[in-house]
Amino acid sequence: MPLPQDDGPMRPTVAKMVHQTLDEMTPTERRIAHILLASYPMVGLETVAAFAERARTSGPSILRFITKVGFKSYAAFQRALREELKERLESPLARYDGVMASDTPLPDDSGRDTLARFGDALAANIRRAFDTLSRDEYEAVIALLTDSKHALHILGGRFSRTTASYLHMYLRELRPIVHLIDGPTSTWPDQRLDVSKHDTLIVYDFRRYQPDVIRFAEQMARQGVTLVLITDIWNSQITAHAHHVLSVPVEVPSAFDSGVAGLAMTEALVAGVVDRLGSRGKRRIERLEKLRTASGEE
Amino acid sequence: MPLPQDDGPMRPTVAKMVHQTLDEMTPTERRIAHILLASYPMVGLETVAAFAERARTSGPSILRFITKVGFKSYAAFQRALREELKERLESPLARYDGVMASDTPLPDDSGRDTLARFGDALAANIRRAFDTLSRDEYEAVIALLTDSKHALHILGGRFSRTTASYLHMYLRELRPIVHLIDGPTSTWPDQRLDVSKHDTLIVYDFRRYQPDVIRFAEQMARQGVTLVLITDIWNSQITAHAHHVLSVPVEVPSAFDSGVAGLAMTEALVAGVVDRLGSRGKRRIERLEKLRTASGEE
DNA sequence: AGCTTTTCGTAATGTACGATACAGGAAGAA
DNA sequence: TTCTTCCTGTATCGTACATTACGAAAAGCT
Repeated sequence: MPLPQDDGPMRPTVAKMVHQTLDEMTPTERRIAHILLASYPMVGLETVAAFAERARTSGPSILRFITKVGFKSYAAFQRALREELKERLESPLARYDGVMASDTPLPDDSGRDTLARFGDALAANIRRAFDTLSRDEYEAVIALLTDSKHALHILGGRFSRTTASYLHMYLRELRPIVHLIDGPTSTWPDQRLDVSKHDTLIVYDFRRYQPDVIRFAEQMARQGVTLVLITDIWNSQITAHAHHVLSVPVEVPSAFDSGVAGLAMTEALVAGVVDRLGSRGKRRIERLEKLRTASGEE
Repeated sequence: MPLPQDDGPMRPTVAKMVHQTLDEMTPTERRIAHILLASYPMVGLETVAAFAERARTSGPSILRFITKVGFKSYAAFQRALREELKERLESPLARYDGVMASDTPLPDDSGRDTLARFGDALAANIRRAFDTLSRDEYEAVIALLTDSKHALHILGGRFSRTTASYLHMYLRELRPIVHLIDGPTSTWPDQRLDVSKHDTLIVYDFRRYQPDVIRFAEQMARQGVTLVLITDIWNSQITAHAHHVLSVPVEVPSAFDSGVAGLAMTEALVAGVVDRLGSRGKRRIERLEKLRTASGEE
């Protein structure tokens, strides 16, 4: 069981290593370096042959280049590139200092405490959620949410109900006919009466997918309702019936799954709705404000 | 000179292809999918053997997975991933072209779409929340939460109630006597009867600090209750009476404040409680599981 | 020019890797 | 139970790949 290799404290980026070796290189090696840095680091992840072709040179020249830069093998070189890439994908701030040959060190997690790591995991989850989210899918869901002609129903499981409720409260501010399906399961059949076939149902279904939630969603789907599913990457069975799926990571160093990315996605949806509604939504909110202060509530 | 092969107009992302195939997959394949998506797309760039090991499975299973997703070979799969990655890396740098020659000192986000920026803001909020959190304060709150001798009460505002409810549900799994103060404000005085002076009250109070929440918290504090406040950095008036304050950033590029960091902090608390309780908490959860399956519920 | 040194590609080699065939075994049906 | 089907890992194979050896060509030096 190989532990994730620790390449010692703070190795320099490959780009930097290349820069430092640059003046003791032969002409073709210089060309290779240039090709690598220009498409950094993609070409380095391909095979030696492909790399060579792009640099209009031969395999051995690539290998000599690699060893001169300081790697024991081409495999080691690729491993280093992947490591780098991984960090860069996870921390948007350190995005390009590799190529810039800047000396800002990459964040090094090893010294941080569990709390900080927990935070990092959450941040990474959010990042990943938005990275893997298809923009088309997102836009399509926003379109459904802003369509005030048809009713909107929201359903959540035991824990995800809180997130469902969150979405419900915000959407209620922004548009008419938003309905949260809540209360004990036994009352759900009644609530089904209010759902017509042109409506949309947003379902939150996360690990420990609840049979009652699944059943309800499937029945709705059969009834012709448009189904939007927000789930973890394991994906509930509902995926099969859903018209749109937004999946988010839930894993954190903890006994329980995290709902943070799910909430993040939910807020992104709300933000998207606000955006799309424009002044129309704004006016609605203002009207609501007035009503609230008038009634002296809160 | 081989042209860069064009795989037709706008092929879907690998992630999406995986999602679409997900429901016709076997358990092992699902696990593979999960591993891939969780570290997206880094494991996919490694060798089949490395990928297999990370997914605790065998090489052939990886290959079956790859073909089921829709790739002719592992090489084709990797090529697709690289293409994707390339686009993702290039888009924020479009204006950045002559990287080395450019004199712009720092890369910024202006090239990315609003969704990505939104995600960045959320991730940054979480990081800041944990960076500025005092470890002592955190530990002290955990101590209060794990103290099962005294009752615990949880209170939230209009929106933060969902987070309060989230905390409530998890803590209920982990310890006895946890009580969520909910329902309309008018019923709160009644619920106050259940609160004794050695209890702890967790209050969520965010911008648009609600008078009723503030009033309730203050009364409790006068009654001798230990007060824990979770709030945004602007801090509610309750700060004055609180024994412990955990503040989190709420700002995002959107019309509304974000509750994500608040939820993150909440989950960190739950994780801390689990940690502190150790096997004791574990046993309690197992007992609960049994009860639940026994009663046939969900 | 002729000799030496450096540079670089061709060709050969060994191996690590992806691919495949197959069988043990679990899960489900009859 | 027994039979069937579907999973999934082990063992094997063939090949594409990184790597090495070698020699031709270029560059540098006297």
